Amino acid sequence: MEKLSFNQDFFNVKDTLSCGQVFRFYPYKSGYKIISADRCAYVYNDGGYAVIECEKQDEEYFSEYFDLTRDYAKIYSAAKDFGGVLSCSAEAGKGIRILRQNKTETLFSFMISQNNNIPRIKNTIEKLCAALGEAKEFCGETFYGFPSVSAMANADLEFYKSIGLGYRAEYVLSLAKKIDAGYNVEALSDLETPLLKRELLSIYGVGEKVCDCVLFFGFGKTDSFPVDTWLEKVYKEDFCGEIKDRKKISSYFTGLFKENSGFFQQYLFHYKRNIQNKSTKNG
DNA sequence: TACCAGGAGACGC
DNA sequence: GCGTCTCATGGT
Repeated sequence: MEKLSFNQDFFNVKDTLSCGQVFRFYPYKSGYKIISADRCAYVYNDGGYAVIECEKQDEEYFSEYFDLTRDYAKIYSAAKDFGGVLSCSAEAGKGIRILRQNKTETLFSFMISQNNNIPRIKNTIEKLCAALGEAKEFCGETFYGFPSVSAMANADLEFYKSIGLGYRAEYVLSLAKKIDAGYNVEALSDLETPLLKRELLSIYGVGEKVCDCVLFFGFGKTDSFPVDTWLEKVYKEDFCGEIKDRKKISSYFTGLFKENSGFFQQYLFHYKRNIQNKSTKNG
């Protein structure tokens, strides 16, 4: 087992995992176990450090996964410069990092996430992996890797309904069959953002919101700004906006935040959902 | 363009 | 318990 330690100023494990960008993580000891594709790591904050424990052969994978080479101090200070709610959000979510996730897994995960709540998304994805993924072991416990596309393509619609996907079942099966038939998601990285966006939008079950999430969390396009119910609230309540079309709200924010759009979106999502939302209800 | 079905667990009351 | 909401999309 390898142990990687980093200064925790810009690496808060809990905030990074709970800002809505990833679904396969579970409380474990004093931190979390996180599963990505078919690998697992134990991550926690301790004594001023963020620590990643993983198998030796996964060290490079998780270093990239946790985006360790990016300068988050720069992003943080850019957010602070905007003042207002963005400044508060950045302060509260200073330790949020954007994970560089597997593109195919991200595409399926966010397709499942649509009009859904996070606890349920986590449950459904877990059932999917337990049923079709490969069993592996980490720290003496079994975990399941994200299923292969062929395993997913060979499952039927009834299976997807049975794990609680609801109407999303058809989208997921359709995508699995498409990829299994030769559609290469990984190869799309070469496309420029506008072309890539148009390509992803052509997938059955992928609309603006899911597309923006996949662009950012899977393909690392930092100039995308996913607008969900929480960001719509931020827009209305904190930016006094009057536009109702989420696509236009997204354009408004990308116009304002440019290359930092995605990062700022995460600060704002985290703040609205995990902090402001709770404090207003407690007094 | 505006509405509505799909769907079920979480959450507030 | 019971109604509302949830990181929406596709179809009409």
